Parts: sequence; structure tokens; C-alpha cells
Amino acid sequence: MNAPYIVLAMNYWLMKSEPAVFSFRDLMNMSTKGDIWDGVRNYQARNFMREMKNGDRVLFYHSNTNPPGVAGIAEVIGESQPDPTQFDTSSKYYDPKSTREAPRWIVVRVRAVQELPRTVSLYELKTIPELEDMPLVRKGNRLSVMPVSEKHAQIIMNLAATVA
DNA sequence: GCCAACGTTGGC
DNA sequence: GCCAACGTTGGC
Repeated sequence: MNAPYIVLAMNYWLMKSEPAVFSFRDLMNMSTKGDIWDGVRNYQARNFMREMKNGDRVLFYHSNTNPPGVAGIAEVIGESQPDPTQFDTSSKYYDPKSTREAPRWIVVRVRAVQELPRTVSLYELKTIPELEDMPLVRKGNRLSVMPVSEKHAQIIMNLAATVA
């Protein structure tokens, strides 16, 4: 007799945030309901967010800070839904070309899982040969949401567990 | 603050 | 569809 079971495909992603605007600590300080990831206005990033499934892990990356790097692990707890800021005329993310019937932009909901023992800097990531094919470490990559292979994610999390 | 890289816009 | 102009990202 076959027992029903579920195959859990755990996917990893990386999402960038400027800590001066919203840091990993800020996410940790939210309730267990986490927060919606709003304001993404890049089609490629949006398309990746559409693919996110509940339970997926997110490497929370601090950009535009010194040093930039991966600060924590988050979890997707709410899949694609319209980004409310696109309809808000008072928001900097307001998009006059978007309609409620055909929203352009979406959010996912995430919550903090754990702060890494230490932030793994971009500088350090660039020194790891196994990560050289990771888009993040390539020059000129501005994409704020991108998939990360499980292998790369594990390397980064293992690095965080070691002394720099 | 600088600026390279990249995405978007809009005239043609 | 091309591409110049412009705006943004984000490392440094």
C-alpha cells in the first residue's frame, strides 16, 4: 500500500536590501507573520519572485553598505500577490501604468529564520572559487532578486559558521 | 561622491 | 526595431 507523501523541493534565493532602509534585524523584529517584500520594480526580479514557493529559503543580502554581504536566512511564507504600493499614489513605488485588474508588480511574504553567525561579505564570496559562477559575484550585476543553487547556498551558510 | 553597468523610455 | 538619452543600482 502506498503511503501518501510530499516531496519538498527546497529552493534558495537571494534578495538584496539596503540595511539603512530595511535590514535583516528589522525583519527579525517583525512578528511571526514577517513582512511583504514590496517595491520590486524590475521585471526579471519580479519573475523570480513569482516562482517563489512557501518554504523556500532566502539569503538576505545587505547592499549599499560597508561591507555588503549575506546577513541572514529568511523563509518564504506567502506566495505572489499584488504589491499594494503600486496603487498608492503617496508611495515612491506608485506605478500609474498598473491597474488592479492587471497588476504589474507583486510581493512575497518572508520571515526571518536565523541571523547568520557572521555576515559573509561580498569580498569574501569573491575569493571562493566554487562561487565564481554565482551571478552575485559577477561584475555589474544589479539584479535584486535571484535564484541560488543549493550548493552555493550551503557553501555560504558553511562559511558563516566558520571564523573569517 | 564617483562611475560602470545595466534597464527603461521614447523618437524615429 | 534601433538606439540615444536618461535613470537607477550598488560596489568601491
